[in-house]
Amino acid sequence: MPSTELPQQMSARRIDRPVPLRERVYQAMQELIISRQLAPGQHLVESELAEMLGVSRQPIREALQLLNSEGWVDLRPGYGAFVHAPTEAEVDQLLVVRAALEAESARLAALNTDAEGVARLRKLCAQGEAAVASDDIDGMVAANAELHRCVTELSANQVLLDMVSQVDRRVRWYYTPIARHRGHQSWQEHARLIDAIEAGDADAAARTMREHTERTRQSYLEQRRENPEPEVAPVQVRSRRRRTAPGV
Amino acid sequence: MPSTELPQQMSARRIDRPVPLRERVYQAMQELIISRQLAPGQHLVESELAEMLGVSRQPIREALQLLNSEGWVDLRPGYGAFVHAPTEAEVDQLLVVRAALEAESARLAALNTDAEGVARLRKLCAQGEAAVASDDIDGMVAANAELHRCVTELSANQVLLDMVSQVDRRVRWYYTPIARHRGHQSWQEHARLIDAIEAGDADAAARTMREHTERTRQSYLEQRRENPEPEVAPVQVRSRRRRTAPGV
DNA sequence: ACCTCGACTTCTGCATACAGAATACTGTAT
DNA sequence: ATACAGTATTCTGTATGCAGAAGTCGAGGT
Repeated sequence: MPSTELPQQMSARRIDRPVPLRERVYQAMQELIISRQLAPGQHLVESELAEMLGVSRQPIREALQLLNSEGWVDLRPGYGAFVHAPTEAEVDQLLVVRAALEAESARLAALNTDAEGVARLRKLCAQGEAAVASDDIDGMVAANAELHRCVTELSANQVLLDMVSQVDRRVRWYYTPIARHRGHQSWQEHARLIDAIEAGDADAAARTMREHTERTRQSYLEQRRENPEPEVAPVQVRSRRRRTAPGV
Repeated sequence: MPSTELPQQMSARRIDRPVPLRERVYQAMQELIISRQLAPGQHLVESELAEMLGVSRQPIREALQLLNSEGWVDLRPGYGAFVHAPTEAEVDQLLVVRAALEAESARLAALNTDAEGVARLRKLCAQGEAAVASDDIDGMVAANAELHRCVTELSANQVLLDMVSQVDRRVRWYYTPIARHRGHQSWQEHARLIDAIEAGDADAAARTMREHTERTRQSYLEQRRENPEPEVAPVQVRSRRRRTAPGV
């Protein structure tokens, strides 16, 4: 019996990975922020969060460090953590950055084009069209996110993928509340993008993606003008709010 | 006497800002990593670092969180922190991302062109040329970094600036040990870039910057082929190394 | 009524403590 | 000698403790 041989089903990947509390806290808090249950600007008191999530302050603090470095919360030394409140200018800047990164993704995807990937893209595109046809907003948003992610995956650039994922999550945080989609037109653009990727035409792919994200940005700006501040009732973490944010 | 009026010299900015230990630890460790005193792959033992820097494990852990999220160290749950060891592929991917971000910076800078900024660029360009003429490597590197930073500042996009700064620091970490510069040619490209920005020609600026960073990338790849692994003697943090990195 | 001052409370930042996992060490059998 | 097993040690993850800063509240003076 070959004892040092790796067992047959090595493919079963690390199932017993100990998921640290800080990670779960991080996830939980990010969701609370994205869903607006923790409102922008709100002061996050460590002990309250700890009590709420049933852990000590230590994992809370570590999660806050992460959330801070990714732009979800602001850490003001001596004053604590506050849910980041993006300014209009910042949102716009982020959308510009996203446009650039997504355009690069498209460019690389076109250079790395492969049949299997294109097939996945087409399938997602069809799903999106179907969602539009049946007026399924959630389906549209999901298909859109997946399609964009798929393009970035096809770029075969892990660094880019990580960065785009992060940026996209933030964009969706800003953008979601008014995310009634542009519908059919958007998916036509996607189709053209996929054509360019399939043809291996890097410049066309990059240009198409840039125009696409640029239109999304314009659509955001318009909707923002009509519907300035969506606002959702935040959860009161424990009691009344104390401690005001210090002058910035 | 107008008591509630802000005092005359309000411009004296927050001098008493309490710089948290974690920030200083973060800085210190980043420098140790960049200077290769902490070698890629090395296991970072919290208690050793704590002793070395004269603080408790808490600020160390918080700094490690930050360093992890920015790609300087890898945190393996249950195994601790290890200095990130970039693969060749990853370096290349990062250079690609940098090229895209810098090109976008140039594009925006051209759109926002202003005389004062262009003057600053020209001055830095002259400094770079002077450094080349006098064979001053450090001067060249410094002028180069400052010029690129200045371009990104001119883009008037804070989000982009933050992201590029981070990426650039990492690129420099990977790149520095073999950073004999391309000399005169590089600064000619800079000059053409500035011309494009001054003229407000966004496409030309983006294209020039992309070609420039692309050449830098090629130069990196070449040098890497000649001089595969530079290696610097790492500091032993306390005693002999223990704990091997777990299988990835 | 409003402002000011001072005691009290809350919160952050840092240090320390403790349990369990992971690693290294040591002795024994083959 | 090598392989193995069991023990000792180290290290991480989490919780708790503590000092000082920041914020709150109320009494007294104007």
